[in-house]
Amino acid sequence: MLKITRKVEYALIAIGHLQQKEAGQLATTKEIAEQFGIPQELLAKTLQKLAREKIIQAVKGPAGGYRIRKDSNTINMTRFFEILEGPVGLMDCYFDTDCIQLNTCNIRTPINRINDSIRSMLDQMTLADITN
Amino acid sequence: MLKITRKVEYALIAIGHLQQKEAGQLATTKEIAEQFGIPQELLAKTLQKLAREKIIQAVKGPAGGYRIRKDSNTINMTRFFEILEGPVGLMDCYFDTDCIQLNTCNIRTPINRINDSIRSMLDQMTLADITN
DNA sequence: AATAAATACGACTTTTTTAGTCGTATATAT
DNA sequence: ATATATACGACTAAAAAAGTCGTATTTATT
Repeated sequence: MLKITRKVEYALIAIGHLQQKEAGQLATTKEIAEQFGIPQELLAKTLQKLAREKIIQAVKGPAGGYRIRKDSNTINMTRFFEILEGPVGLMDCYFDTDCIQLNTCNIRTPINRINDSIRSMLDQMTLADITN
Repeated sequence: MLKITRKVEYALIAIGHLQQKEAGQLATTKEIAEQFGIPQELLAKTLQKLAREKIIQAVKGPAGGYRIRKDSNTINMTRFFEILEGPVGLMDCYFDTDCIQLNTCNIRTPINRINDSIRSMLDQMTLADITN
């Protein structure tokens, strides 16, 4: 309950690793996958998604890899999670309003209060905070 | 991501319904299931779990059902969630320490910070807050 | 120009988790 | 007795997550 997925976990590990590097240095998915014992293919797809969203920067070709962007402190965790997993919310009706219940539903309000709390907490954390 | 399960959702709906009742009045699973359009069997099992943990009180036999306990304001949401779904944590290693990584893992600390925040937030909310 | 090493990306399969169902037992008011 | 409720475990179905594979593209190096 309230778990993050492996994709997110792997992404965070990778980010942590990239942050350790000297400024501008690259790391390959192979390197990260081996070092942390995670499936390379899966990690690759995840990093590709992050690159598409400009969270990290990809360099193709041999001697390529990924590097962290300097502005990683401007990326909040809600955004980060949502890139990888879609909407962050305890129930879908926080976003979708096409639930048949809605009227009868007696827990929307309290659930959304919890939601708001979690989201505003994640909003206040940035990727940069992931460095230990 | 960060979703609650149906079981929890149904349980909350049921609790909300029970809270609406006059003090001491019972509601049956049938009544709740029909009113909110949720599968009766599943709801039943969920309520049984809550009854076992003394979150609600069960009355057997015809004219039986469940009623809310008067001390529902002493039950915090972490406890409630954990009764239904087990440990509340973003990753299992918050509880299990038998992860092979652990040493190499570079995200435990930050993840656990988020965890602590979420848990302490849930700790401060009680079941009674679920009434709108 | 050829090669090798890296990212890019979609389709597919497997595994795990969640959701839901069913059968049977037990309690109890009428 | 009977009917109606909870109790509970075993089972099945559906959905989501995790992982794999094939192929394309880019580019440094030789």
